[in-house]
Amino acid sequence: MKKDLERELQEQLAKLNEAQLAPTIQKDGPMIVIAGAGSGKTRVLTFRIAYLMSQGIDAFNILSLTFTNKAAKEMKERIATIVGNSEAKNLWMGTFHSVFAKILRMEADKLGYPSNFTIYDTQDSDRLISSIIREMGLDKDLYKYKQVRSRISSYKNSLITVRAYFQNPELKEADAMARRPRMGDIYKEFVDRCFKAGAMDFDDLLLKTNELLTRFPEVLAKYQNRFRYILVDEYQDTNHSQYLIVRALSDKFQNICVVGDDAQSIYAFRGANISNILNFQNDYDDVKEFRLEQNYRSTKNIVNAANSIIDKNETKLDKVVWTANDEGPKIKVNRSLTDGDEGRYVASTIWETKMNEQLPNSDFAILYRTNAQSRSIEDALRKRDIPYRIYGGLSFYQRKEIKDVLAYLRLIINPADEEALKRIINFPGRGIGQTTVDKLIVSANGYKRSIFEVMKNIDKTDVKINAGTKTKLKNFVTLIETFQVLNETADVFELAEYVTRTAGIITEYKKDNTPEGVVKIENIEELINGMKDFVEGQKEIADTTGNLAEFLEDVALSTDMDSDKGDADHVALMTIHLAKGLEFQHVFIVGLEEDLFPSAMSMNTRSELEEERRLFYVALTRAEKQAYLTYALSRYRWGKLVDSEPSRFIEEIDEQYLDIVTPIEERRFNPMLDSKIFGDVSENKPTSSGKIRFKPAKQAILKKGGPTKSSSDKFQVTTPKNLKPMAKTSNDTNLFDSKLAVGNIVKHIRFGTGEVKKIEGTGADIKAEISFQHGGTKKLLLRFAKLDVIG
DNA sequence: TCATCCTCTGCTTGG
DNA sequence: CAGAGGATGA
Repeated sequence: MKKDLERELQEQLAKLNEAQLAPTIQKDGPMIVIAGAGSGKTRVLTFRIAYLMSQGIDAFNILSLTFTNKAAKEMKERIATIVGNSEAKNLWMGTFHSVFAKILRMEADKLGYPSNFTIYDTQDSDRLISSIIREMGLDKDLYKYKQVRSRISSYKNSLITVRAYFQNPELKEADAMARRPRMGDIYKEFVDRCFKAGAMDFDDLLLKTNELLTRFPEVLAKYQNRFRYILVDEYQDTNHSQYLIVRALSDKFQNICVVGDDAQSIYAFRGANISNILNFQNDYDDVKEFRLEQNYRSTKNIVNAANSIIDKNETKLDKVVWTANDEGPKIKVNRSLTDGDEGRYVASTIWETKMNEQLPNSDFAILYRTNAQSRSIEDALRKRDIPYRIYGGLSFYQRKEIKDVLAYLRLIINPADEEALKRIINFPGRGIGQTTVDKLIVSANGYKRSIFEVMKNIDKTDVKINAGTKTKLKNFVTLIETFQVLNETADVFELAEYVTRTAGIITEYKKDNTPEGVVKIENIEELINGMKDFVEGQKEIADTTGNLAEFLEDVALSTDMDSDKGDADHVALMTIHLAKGLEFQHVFIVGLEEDLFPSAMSMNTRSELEEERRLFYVALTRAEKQAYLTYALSRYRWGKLVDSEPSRFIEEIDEQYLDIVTPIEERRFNPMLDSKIFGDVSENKPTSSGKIRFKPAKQAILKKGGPTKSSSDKFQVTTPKNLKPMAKTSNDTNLFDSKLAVGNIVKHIRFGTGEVKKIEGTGADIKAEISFQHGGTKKLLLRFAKLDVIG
């Protein structure tokens, strides 16, 4: 057995290059691996764990912290192929949040928490904070719940407890200066209420772990002895709270291996501290440092272009990422007129590339800065029947109907869970309104009990509620108690099925015959089916019981990336943040516009801008073979069409790696329309006042447009004077009519010849329905369609 | 006191 | 555009 392991491992290790092998077989002591993008750090981590096990280290003594649960699962599977399934199973692997949530459940009583504590998601926290602000009678315009939440979050991530807060005059001062003098009081109330509700938010999972390890030396010793070897992936994205946990746990044996890339640190907004990786050497004695600088993923063009961007950052470690791969094609830069046009460019490029190179959909990814950008891309992909999947965004478990069902389940195992209770006490409607709930909250706070307890003992309290409402409350309590009894014997699946039927959730949604209502019922069914899978999955794993608490924890900590339904071949759509660690042959980075990427909210300081730049670096280095950068000259934001300028990041790339594609759409334009649009953008009017620009990026980019006439030329030559002032509002219908009429025979660059059947819409939205000889009838926006009238 | 309709405000990024 | 909160009617 042992022999096999060694032979297998030797075979695998032989595949590593020298730089990768060194850290892989560095068994003891503190070490850091600075791993450039695509340099094979996952392999190093995976094989290092296998190596440790081959050296006789018990899997139980290895803790590996990854960035997503999916990454953990994949690594575990890979290790299992080397060391065998039964051994690999004992490894502690997962995200900080999921690993320490499990530990906290085991040790919860020490901190005064129930072991089946609830994990509040962001929405729960937001609602609780809003509710506290309202209860305290504070001005909700001054105390915006999201700002308050992020402030509290940053306290927690810096280990500033409520007590520490009040002991620190500077913090109080800072909040008072920000015209939020009651910040500390809100913080205190929030923490108290969470505690009373038996709930932890995401930050608490780390904060409470720290509390556990500091307050209880015997607990610390236990886990120090347990986790003799600790590996941390994506170390550049750890925050202070995580940093302290790692330090504490590794303090005794100092067998700590951190892997990361400072150039890919993109989570400062949630407290990640890039100095954790920059200063690792100072934290331990005798740190061995390794560097992986050879990129195996991308072409020379991509690697070099990425380097040329990251060079612009001041804060970074010296590191030269290089590749022996082919030169590869240049990065294509495409300008579109609108976001819709951008989507069509992406979709048609994918379509053509797929055809020409016979590639599966999964070779393509479309990355964007914000989730809201997915819509225009989706529309275009759908029109071309390109299968896609959106990662992130509103995840399944965040849908209202799902959260409602989950709230019932949460309340069953933890009746103190205030947010779950408020969610469902009147859903489906049972005549218990806001006023009643408010009274209950006041009373619960007064008695220092949970709302549910107050409801249970409503007759013994002094709550002023009329008899009718009291009966309704009692009925609700009885309902939940019935479920609790059932939970003793039934599994999650049976329970959920019973609850959704008995509580009237299904009936409630059945009333709603709209398509949305039908979808909601389908979602609930999917949830319940998922529970069945969960129950069966858990039965196979001996050490877990498949109970409700575990299911809810899985749900609370699962991300969209974890639940890859595997199967279908699709194009991936996601934010750049989610794309970290992934790779694709063809990568489209869309929406490269000032104020969008870099985000308008992240360019006020140098460090914010540097993080945006690192984000761009991450995006670009996802591409193996071909990268595309796209931007639009105008885009719908907040339902309004807004002008935009090309992102400074395009300009920052050394031009030799770029292939500036001037879209055919623009060259072939009806000259009148063409001038109209270019007239609009080439006017150098300030898009948003007072914004500091490094350079007038637009000018340079347009010039790069190459041999086609510059936009201002076109403007000069062809624009009738009277069109200029109208450029913004485009109500000028006849502008388009003059060129095209029903019955015209037209030629489309891709669809071929066809006859115009109908013209509809006004202004810039004029569409023509054209029946093509091959390829059926299509509706095309005249603004974009490449049509030549031939008859 | 509840439900509904309507207006208002805010879109980074995520575990 | 969409969710939350306020005003209004039952």
